[in-house]
Amino acid sequence: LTWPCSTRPAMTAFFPSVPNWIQDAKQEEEETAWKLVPRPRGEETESQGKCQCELSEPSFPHVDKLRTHTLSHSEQRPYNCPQLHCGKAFASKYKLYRHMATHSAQKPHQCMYCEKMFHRKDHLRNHLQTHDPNKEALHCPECGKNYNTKLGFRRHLAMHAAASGDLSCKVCLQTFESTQVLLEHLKAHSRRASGGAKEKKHPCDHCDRRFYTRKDVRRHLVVHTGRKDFLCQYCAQRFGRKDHLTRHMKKSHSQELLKIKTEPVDMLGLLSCSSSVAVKEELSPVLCMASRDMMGGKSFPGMLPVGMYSTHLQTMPSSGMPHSLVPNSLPMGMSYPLESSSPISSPPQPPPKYQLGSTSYLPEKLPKVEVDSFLSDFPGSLSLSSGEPQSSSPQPPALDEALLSKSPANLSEALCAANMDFSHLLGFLPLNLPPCNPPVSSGGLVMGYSQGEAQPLLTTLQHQPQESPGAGASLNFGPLHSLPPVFTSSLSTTTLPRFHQAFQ
DNA sequence: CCCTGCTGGCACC
DNA sequence: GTGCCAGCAGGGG
Repeated sequence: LTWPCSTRPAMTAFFPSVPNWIQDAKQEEEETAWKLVPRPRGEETESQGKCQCELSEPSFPHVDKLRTHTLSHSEQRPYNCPQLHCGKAFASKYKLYRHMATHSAQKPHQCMYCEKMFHRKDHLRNHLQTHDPNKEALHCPECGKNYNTKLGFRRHLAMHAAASGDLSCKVCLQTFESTQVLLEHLKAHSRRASGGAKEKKHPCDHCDRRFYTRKDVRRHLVVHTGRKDFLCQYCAQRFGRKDHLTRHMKKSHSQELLKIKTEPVDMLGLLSCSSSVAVKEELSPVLCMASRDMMGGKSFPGMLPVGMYSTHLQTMPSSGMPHSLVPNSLPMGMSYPLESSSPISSPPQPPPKYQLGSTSYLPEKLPKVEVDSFLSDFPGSLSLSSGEPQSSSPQPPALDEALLSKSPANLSEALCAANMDFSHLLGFLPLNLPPCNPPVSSGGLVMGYSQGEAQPLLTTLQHQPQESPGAGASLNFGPLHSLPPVFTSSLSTTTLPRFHQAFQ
């Protein structure tokens, strides 16, 4: 093996001008024709010879390899990643280069069976196994059971060994005093939890429950935070977890999904992410851009991070002039996968039924709780003040004023200027209104800025003070179950999209 | 190549 | 809501 082809292009893509020290290292690598495998003995030069490590047994055919090996005995990691805020360091140049590829979006190794791409050839090789219909099932000769993973297979064999009286664990080689104890021990191996022991040693900070893994704790956390970041755009149900939304979509909206699936290919492109909404603060537009990849190329139709609002802009019928909210008004450095050059040229789009921001459904005023619940999660806690004083620190008037006078597009720019990701909020704003008719200045939506700590959503949802909307005052829709008369009366439930019925 | 942490999907309660 | 699993991705040797 010579230089891994996966690393170099990725590195140069990421570092257009490679730092000098890296250039030097590269050159050095090239000059020494650095190999990952030992050369045939006859080809060894005097500089390689047999290099013996003073601390351990192995000898090395090449002085470079000895150097790398020696570093493994120390904590020395002289090869630092130059990527800002990365701070990782490695004992070998190869490891550094390999690591640096992870900073690059370029993945040179593409799967021939699907669109997935990988930084590394070995990862592609692993991935290819998932396409193999005759996937080498690890077959237990003793009981005939098949296993997909080596680890699972090894664990299984260990159980057989233990059952047959062997008192040593075939997984970790530990020896036990009895088969009983060994079998108990093997149960611990049957879990891949960190630490390996089958015990719930990860406590929840908010209750007495304990979980096997930290992941389980994190996943459990939504029970306490009440965050339901995954919205179904067909019925506005909210879920705390993506898999619950997926389950819901499959169960309740299979028809809609079918429609999407049977659309022409370009349609699929436009709706590749689909028609429901994940409101996650972690979901920056950048992530959204990469979402297809993140989801393993299996983006579920019906799940759309709100940041993808450009897609909505293309698909929604526009009652006015095309809004000025275009990718160049998006947060710095963000670009969206606009797959159609012109929104107008888009073919008529069927689903999703309830496009966020569509003027055909949106009430003049936004339900406060909805927007507020999103805003409350932002750093800086930008929230709808609705005219009532916030319990937290007063809003900086300047920003408030500025926001009040903004059209939605300008508003988005202002928000972006504040270096915040409001893509999910913007998905709810009537952004396709003509710029000359900014809804936010009508007194309905008042953007306030609170410097206080972000309020947990649970608090926002449960303790939102109920206020009747006074004349000229901003609307406060309160909790989800209440809706001001103007909303319920002007829109009958038959015409009210289910999205908004959810607020009732 | 291997190990391991993480993520997401699914089955089950 | 949780347990379990497959697959992905980063790092070690």
